[in-house]
Amino acid sequence: MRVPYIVLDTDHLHAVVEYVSRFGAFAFDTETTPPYRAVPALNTVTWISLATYGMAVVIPMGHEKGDKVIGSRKEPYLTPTGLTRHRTVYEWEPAPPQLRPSQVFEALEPLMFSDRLKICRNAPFDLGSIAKYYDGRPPAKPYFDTFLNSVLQDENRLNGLKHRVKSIYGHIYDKEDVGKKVETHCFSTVARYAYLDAKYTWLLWKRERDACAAEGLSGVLALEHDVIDTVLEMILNGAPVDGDVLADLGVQLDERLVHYEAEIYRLVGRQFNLNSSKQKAEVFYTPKKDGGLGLKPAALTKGGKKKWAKGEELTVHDFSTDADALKPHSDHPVIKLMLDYQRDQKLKGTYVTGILGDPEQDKPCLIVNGRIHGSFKQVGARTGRWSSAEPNLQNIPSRGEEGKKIRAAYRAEPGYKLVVADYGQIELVVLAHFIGQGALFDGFHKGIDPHTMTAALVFGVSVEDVTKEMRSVAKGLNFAIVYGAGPRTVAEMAGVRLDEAKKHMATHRKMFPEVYAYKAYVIEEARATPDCHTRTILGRKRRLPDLRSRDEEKRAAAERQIFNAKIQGSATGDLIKLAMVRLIALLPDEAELIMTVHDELVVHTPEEHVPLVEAALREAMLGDGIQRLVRVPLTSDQSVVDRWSDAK
DNA sequence: CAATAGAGCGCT
DNA sequence: AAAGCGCTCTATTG
Repeated sequence: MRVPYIVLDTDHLHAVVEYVSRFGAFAFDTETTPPYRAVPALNTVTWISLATYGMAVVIPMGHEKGDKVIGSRKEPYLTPTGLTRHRTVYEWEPAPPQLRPSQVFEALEPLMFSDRLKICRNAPFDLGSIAKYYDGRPPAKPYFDTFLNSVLQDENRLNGLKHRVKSIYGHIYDKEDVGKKVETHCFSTVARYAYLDAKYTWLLWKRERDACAAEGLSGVLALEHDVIDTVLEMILNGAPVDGDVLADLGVQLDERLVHYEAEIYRLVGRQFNLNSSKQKAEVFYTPKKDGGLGLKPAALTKGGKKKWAKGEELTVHDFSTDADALKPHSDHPVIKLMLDYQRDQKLKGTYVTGILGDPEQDKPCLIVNGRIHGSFKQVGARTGRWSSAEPNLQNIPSRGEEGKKIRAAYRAEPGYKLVVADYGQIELVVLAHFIGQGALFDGFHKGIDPHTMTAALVFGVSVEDVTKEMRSVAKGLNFAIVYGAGPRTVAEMAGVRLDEAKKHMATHRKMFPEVYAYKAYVIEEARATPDCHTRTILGRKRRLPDLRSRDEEKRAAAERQIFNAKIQGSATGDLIKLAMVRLIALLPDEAELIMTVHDELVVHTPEEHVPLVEAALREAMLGDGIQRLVRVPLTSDQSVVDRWSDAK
């Protein structure tokens, strides 16, 4: 039977293209298969669906599984425990003959490279995935991303297509998560699913395209749409990594881990799982007379705190074994070894095995052709910050001897350099900008480091007489402002006693009254709006209904969050994104933007273009078009390095 | 057996 | 009473 919405031949395909080309906008969606299904640079597109006024179709291009089972057999397999079991394997009829990707993408080229509006949900994924069929060129602008549009309207809800469709139309159309593994589902199921994805993307565009404008969010939406180009740059380029460096480090870490493990077992007198916080707590906190080390617990776990608040009985398992809790006992030989073990285990598991993969654990290697194609999510954080995953390139170690060795594996290819640029104190700059006066503001205008400035006022000395210790306290105090930290955190950070921290915080409040007044103002202003929101420098909204919670703890948390969101969202949400959009326009073709780490940008470039790239970064990050938004001078640090670890 | 929660930890 | 993330490992739950 011919299903009119499934395109299986060239006549139908050309009729579809002809129809779509009558209009100025269309939606499309892709379904992809392994290897690297979730990586646009590497995956294979096996379905593309299109929707426009009065029409939606789906085009399969190599889906194998048909609709009917035509046989079955029993197949033996080994369980992880080494037992042989049998499972039933079904044989499916083949799917109907389909068009080849080359035919489909050739026919779609006039649409994809026209000035028609391309509407997607998660545009970077779809645009990036089909770029490989056009010599690496993503479809041409303009784009509209209904996911960005949804998130900007409400960052607190679930914004996946399924969730929005269910909430708006009451239609639940994907109970099985078909898109997660299309090749395992039968032909008709995927056809229907892919068709509905495009159709609903189209309908949501029609329904909600103007919703952002109604909330004063057009500017941010336009910025986020421009940012799509920068996402495509990063995810398609990938970050160059030397897998051999990681492999060597892995061997070294393994040797040490084996040593720590043996020593700990010997000293404790028995074996236990060193990765289990439950077992560690038993060993460390059980009294000596009962066979434990009898250490005095320093802190509770999150769950332990809850139990304590409810007045429930605590067990050893409610006491934390994290590094902070163990530190006071670091003179104990077992704890000393344990801290080393925990550190190296983290590095090995997350940053060596996690990247190189492990066939035994069925983990893939993330380095392909010398590059890691992570996924960057432009609205990954509710503040508007970027997030990064698979792998997370924003938490590659930077401190410590071993950590630096890991970061050293991220390096320029031969004949190339990394140009690394980061904003100086961007969050405090933004804070001073918003306040528009006071010591911090004046200090920035005089080119004085904000922590030094704070120290001078809090300790009553001149800027020249600020010591390292004073600056460290001041750093903690500034940290406390932006994050809403309390005296305990400040004391911990600055390495001073609790009463001293309290005293310094009181002095800070006296010397920087405008900071506290501003903070209170932001919170009250937000609380007075119907949806309890504040706005960032470019107008992005952060809504925190808990500002009106009767629960004091929740309310206080919301107050910290909303103030932090205004600062964090402006600095590492809005400004870095604007700088990235500006940068893309200025970079020479041969240079590649490969990463952003909140206030830092990393560009990979042929050596001969280094001066050009440095100038482009300066102009993008500090030039008039961005500086005029901020009443405080912006600054940046730039390094030209071979290895990422060498950037200052 | 797979999915989820909790602890813990890497980064800005 | 420390903001925002994502990943790994264990232990528990369905």
